[in-house]
Amino acid sequence: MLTVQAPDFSLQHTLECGQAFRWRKHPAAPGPSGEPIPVWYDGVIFGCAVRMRQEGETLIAQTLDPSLTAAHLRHYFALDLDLARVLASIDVDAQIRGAIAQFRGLRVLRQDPWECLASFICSSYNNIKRIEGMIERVSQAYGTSVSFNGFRGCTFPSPETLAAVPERHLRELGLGFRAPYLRATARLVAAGRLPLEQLKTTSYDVARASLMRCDGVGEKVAACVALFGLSHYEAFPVDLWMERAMRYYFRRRRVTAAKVQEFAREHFGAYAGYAQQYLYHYVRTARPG
DNA sequence: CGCCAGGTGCTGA
DNA sequence: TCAGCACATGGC
Repeated sequence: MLTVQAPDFSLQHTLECGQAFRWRKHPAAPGPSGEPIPVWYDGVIFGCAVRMRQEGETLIAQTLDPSLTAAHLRHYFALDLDLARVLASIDVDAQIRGAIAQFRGLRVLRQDPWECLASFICSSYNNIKRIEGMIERVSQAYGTSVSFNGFRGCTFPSPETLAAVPERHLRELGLGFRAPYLRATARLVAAGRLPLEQLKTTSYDVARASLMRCDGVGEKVAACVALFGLSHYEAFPVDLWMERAMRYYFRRRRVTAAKVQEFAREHFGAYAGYAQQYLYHYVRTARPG
């Protein structure tokens, strides 16, 4: 069992805000003799099956895999980040203030870039429930089995593995028109033509432009991968929900995606991506005024 | 049943 | 540059 100090952190908001698709929640429930069983989440990170829960300011991970360390968890959940300072920097208007008040402790994850890229290719013109199912089926079909106490999960398959999968097979897993996109991108990455790790240290503009060379990756998916997989915190993904949130700032003016990105960077600053994720979760769940 | 979904690529003005 | 359209599928 691993424990990590996690001040200013909400496991629930972090895992349920729609940035990751592979965590399975077990709701809190009364146990056999009426004692409360807390909520936990099963997932697969760094190739390890893991069961996560939070007790106060402590994050607790259970795993059978000794290769998973507290340092891995601190990195994945971005616990090294001074969240108070980040939130103070983006707390610049009434709407974002409402979102922060509601979801304080939400942190932008540092997901595996390849899994993140593949996942968000699957996300286009789709809903979260079905995206989760698609990623899960791809993992079960082509990943490696890992488990913890009755939780049987699978790693997400490597680009090399997916590059060799016929498009037809991906369609049979329900990927629809995204099947050829995922396959083509897997081939690009497997061939070393898209150095995802390197894009963590380039400028956001370089990362964004590189990602958009992939089939099925446009402005929005590139921003998601840059934010959730490459820690480019200025990235500001705009989907249908965010377009609604943006009406708060643009009212009736017609705006392009580039204009929104420019506005967000100027309005919220270097951590605009954090503002995006708080607002996204807010408009989807809290129904702001 | 019809509408919707963390969009993208292509086409034609 | 930019509106208009097709694209697969299942959740609700």
